[in-house]
Amino acid sequence: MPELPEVETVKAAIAPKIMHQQLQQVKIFRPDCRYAFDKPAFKQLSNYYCSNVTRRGKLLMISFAQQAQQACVFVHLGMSGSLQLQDKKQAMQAYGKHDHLVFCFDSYELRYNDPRRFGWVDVRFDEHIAYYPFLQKLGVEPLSADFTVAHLYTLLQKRKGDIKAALLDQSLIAGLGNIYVCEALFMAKIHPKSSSCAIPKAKVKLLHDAIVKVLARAIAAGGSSIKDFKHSDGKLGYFQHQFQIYAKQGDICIHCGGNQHVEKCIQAARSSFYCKKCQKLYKSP
DNA sequence: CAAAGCTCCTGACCGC
DNA sequence: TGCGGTCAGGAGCTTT
Repeated sequence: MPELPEVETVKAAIAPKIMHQQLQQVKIFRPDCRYAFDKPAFKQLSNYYCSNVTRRGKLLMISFAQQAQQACVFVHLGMSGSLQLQDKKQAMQAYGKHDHLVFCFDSYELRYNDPRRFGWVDVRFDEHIAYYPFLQKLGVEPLSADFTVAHLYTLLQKRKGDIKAALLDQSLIAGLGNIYVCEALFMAKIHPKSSSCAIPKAKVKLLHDAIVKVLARAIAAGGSSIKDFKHSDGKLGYFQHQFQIYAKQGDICIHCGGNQHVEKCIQAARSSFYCKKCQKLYKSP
């Protein structure tokens, strides 16, 4: 599933290709993804130049400019969304069943594909860009200097619920999804059912470091896969990572070995994977 | 306001 | 081979 590292990888892959390219047109094949596409707004984008590609949490932002005017396309890949880059100089694949929206640039086509339609693509112009509602709700960027141990500790002290749910909450930390939350909690040896506010500060430091390390490693792994994506199906957004705990139920724990098996439970309507022996449960009194 | 529960969607997978 | 059932999850909404 596309979480922060996958979106960062997509950003790195498409940015050098579409930067400074002029957008000829936007093709909309399916009017109703998660939210209906604003057809007139996308039509207005014609002739704009791509000026930047950035990321905030799991949200990909493609900036455009046309003389003094600005525009920004927001892409959220949801669960099954992906972006596919087609080089116009080479034979292009036929449009697929789930290609919902296509950006036609001078030399490339950027196709938004999403079988489950949990994602969305939206556009805003000029002064409305900074006030995009989804952006307003996002919490701290975990790979920025603002994400400190003190900041994380303060956030967690205010929460009474499970640490798992807190880390998934995009208004606290932007970009973590189910997989990397499982991995970070395993690395920090914290049980996913621990109460956020009961985790001691020394342990919060381990969690902070685990979050940064897990994300950085995944980005490094995705980045190295970029070289190969053209040899596969050209799809951007999905890369195989080596998980230590996610989806490993029944396996032997790689930390403690022996006969301690990885267990699974459901939290916040999502699967959690953990080792009962390694990951300590902190509960408020 | 926090937190829990439900909903959207369809491809992949499993058992028979 | 086919068919029905189950599972996967991000974010928004509703309820408590």
